[in-house]
Amino acid sequence: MPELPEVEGVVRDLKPLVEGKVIEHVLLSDVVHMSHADGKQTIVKGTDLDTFQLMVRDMKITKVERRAKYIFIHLMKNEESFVLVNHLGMTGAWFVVDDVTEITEEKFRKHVHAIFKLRNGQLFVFSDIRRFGELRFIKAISDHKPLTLMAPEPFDEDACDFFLAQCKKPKYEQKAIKEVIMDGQVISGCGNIYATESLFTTKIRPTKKVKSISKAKKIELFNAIVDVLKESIENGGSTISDYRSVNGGAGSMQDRLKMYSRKNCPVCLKETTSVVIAGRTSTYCPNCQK
DNA sequence: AGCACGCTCCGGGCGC
DNA sequence: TGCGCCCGGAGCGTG
Repeated sequence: MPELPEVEGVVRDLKPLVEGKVIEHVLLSDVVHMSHADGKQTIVKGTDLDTFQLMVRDMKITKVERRAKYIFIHLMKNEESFVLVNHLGMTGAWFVVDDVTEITEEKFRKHVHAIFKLRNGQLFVFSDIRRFGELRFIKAISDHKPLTLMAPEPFDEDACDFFLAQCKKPKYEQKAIKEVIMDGQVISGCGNIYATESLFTTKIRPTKKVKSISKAKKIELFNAIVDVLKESIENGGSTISDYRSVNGGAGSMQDRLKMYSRKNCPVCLKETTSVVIAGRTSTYCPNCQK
């Protein structure tokens, strides 16, 4: 499950491999073609496949950038700029190879859905086992509304104040804190893993209502989120189930997680509890988190 | 208009 | 071995 740190790792790996390269053309899998023929928008969103394939042709990749859990692949042709927006979904992964057979893990190799042939001969490959990922070709970020509604980057100066302001809105203050910190319009890039961790380190029960948490405690929580995201970036992200960095690379943050998918609390050793909040499994220590 | 809710996309992995 | 069910980011349609 790639969250901000994992996406950051992918972007750091991709930059030296694809920035400055030119896309000759893109090939899409039979599955993508069949799904689109069936009226679905599997992986390629917002345009039909012909348009997508036509538009990326001969585009130069000028810059690869992370924003929240999105990867923005900035493109340029004839002095005109565009953005290829990518989301890894649950199981998306990028590979830069000379041949698809270099993708050694079968489950990624057999779910290759987009192959961008680069002018240097290499293949820039998007694989996605569950097809929750996204490739969206747009002129500018402002052309896709959800992207304009995202909270600031958590490392930005104004991010904490933005979080506090959002918490005061009626629609958020009645909700469980965990649901709110995982909302991309409140904090960017915090998913289940890092929400679970930060709530544990600040001893807040994930079900606690936003309005019943003091401002000081909210700031403490925000800082804990920033800290755990940074720690994870430094450790290459958490490699859990289907997350891979570029070319199948792994991180080691999963070994440092204190609460996520734990059966016992590492502090008091009591059994942890799991509840479902907004459809997501939320693990906490009933003894340490109040 | 703005919000809440449910649905959808899917295959791997698990329990039985 | 095989079947059925569960899981989950995020956008979107509905009420």
